[in-house]
Amino acid sequence: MEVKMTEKEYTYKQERLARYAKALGNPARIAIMEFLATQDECFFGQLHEKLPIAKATCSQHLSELKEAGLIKGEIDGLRTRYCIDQESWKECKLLFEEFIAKCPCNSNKQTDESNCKCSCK
Amino acid sequence: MEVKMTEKEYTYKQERLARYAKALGNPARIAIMEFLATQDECFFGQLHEKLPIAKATCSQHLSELKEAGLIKGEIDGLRTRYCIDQESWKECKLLFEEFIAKCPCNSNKQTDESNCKCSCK
DNA sequence: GCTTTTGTTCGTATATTTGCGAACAATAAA
DNA sequence: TTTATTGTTCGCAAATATACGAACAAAAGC
Repeated sequence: MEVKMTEKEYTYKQERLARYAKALGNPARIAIMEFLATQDECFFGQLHEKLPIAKATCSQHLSELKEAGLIKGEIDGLRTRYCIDQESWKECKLLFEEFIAKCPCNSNKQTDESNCKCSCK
Repeated sequence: MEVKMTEKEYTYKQERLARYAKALGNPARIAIMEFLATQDECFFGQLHEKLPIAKATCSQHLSELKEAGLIKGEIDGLRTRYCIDQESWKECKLLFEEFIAKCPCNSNKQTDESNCKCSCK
């Protein structure tokens, strides 16, 4: 008989958001996402041109983004075309927006911190 | 004489955003942030109670969030009070919002992908 | 003073990440 | 058919991340 020792676990959304955040947790991968977002078409070579890293490393970062679901790649002749994965990107954005909205400290009037529940000085 | 081999570098914002994303790239740290966002006061013990990890690990995650600037901690008698760091959190939100806005694929009408420049199928 | 409570730090183990050059496979071009 | 181009994979090294129990320090309570 198995007894569950604890109910403390992460929610699906927490796991998911953390996964996306992790995938974005490197400047090269941020740069890749930003570049992809501004391009009609994007081949590996163009991407690599923009980044201060070796081909192998670039390819690896692309793999990680792909594994996280944020981008897709397809081979086109000699080259590989990359693009943002719409479905996942939509989910990612949603999760981040929800997360951001959860924090009550949204005041952008800098002098008014009355919304903030935080009691630290 | 030093010669700069390449101008390809990451922008300050890319580095910054990646740093925040990395800090959020773990479900425990997401859970911590979410919990802090809903509490008036939050002591280590309460936080640890909610998480399926050992005290030492919890403390470590808190340190990482602190190092990334996302939270603050202050000792209060026997306990340690934690809270979200307003300034950094504000920057973090802004960077994420900017990043999200950069992607042209914002259509939430699912049938209309006309905004999307992506050419992958 | 001794004991308890609270949380951090230390030491350790294991896994993952980051990076590179070299080797490779697949396609296109000559 | 040989050669060049394009990008991935392999093998490796070094650094970071994740996790835990045990030891520890500081404050509070007895």
